[in-house]
Amino acid sequence: MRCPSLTLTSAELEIMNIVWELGRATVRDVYERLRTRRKVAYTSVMTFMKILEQKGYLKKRLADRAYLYQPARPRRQVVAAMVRDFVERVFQGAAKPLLVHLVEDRSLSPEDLEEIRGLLRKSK
Amino acid sequence: MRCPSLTLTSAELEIMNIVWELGRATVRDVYERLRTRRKVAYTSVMTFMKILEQKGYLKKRLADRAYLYQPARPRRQVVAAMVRDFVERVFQGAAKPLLVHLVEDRSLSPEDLEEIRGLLRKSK
DNA sequence: CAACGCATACTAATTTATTAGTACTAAGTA
DNA sequence: TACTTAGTACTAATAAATTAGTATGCGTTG
Repeated sequence: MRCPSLTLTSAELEIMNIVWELGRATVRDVYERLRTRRKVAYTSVMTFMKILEQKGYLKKRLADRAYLYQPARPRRQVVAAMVRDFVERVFQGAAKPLLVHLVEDRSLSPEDLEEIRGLLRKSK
Repeated sequence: MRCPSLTLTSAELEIMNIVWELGRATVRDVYERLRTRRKVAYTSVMTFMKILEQKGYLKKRLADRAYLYQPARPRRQVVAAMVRDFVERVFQGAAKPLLVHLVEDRSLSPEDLEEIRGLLRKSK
């Protein structure tokens, strides 16, 4: 039995990312997508999607013969929560060090940086 | 038996944060710190610190009667890896959306933002 | 209509993470 | 020296995450 954390685990997120991308998807759709990346059983995907439904991340409805799943919350919102969580765990709640990190870590292209500058000007 | 992931789990990170802060610490030091925040057994802390040593995050040496633990890698480096990992999992490797997120999410004070602007100017 | 394919429900194995107990040792102390 | 204290090693219980098997039902098709 699962006494789940409500937050997304890695494996769950992997699946949510696919569903968000597809908009809506059957277990098979997700399974096939996932399969291109790694070995996994159809029923495993099913299990995860059921859990995600229980956790309130997916909604399902019967369409034709199989369930069609849809995100129950926008990606944006869920990701926001994950970022907050991460910042809390890793930086003890201070977002700034993370940002500094990203800026200094040359994980960003010059174009990216330019765009961020624009955003910063606006968010005055 | 543990077949560990080499990356830090939440509980492990919690402890590493303390050790990084203290510079070096015995199990007791960490235990007492942790204890101010939540209930935990001394031996649990010990277990984690041993795991962290096995994973290569801590070094120990015998000092006086107890082991004195020290970070084996700088916080900076480890955090960098965690950020990369997070970006990979959540944003499929694209750092920009995360940054956008942080900027837009008003998790930053005006002073923070100003400082970031400065950084961005430099990292031309 | 029988066989097959595809779907789900239910169950369960395995691994990893988290937490802690117990036994034992050595140092200090009455 | 017997007792307490602080430490470790070894072991183990519990929880959560990950992965998958089996039974079963229902359309579709030969």
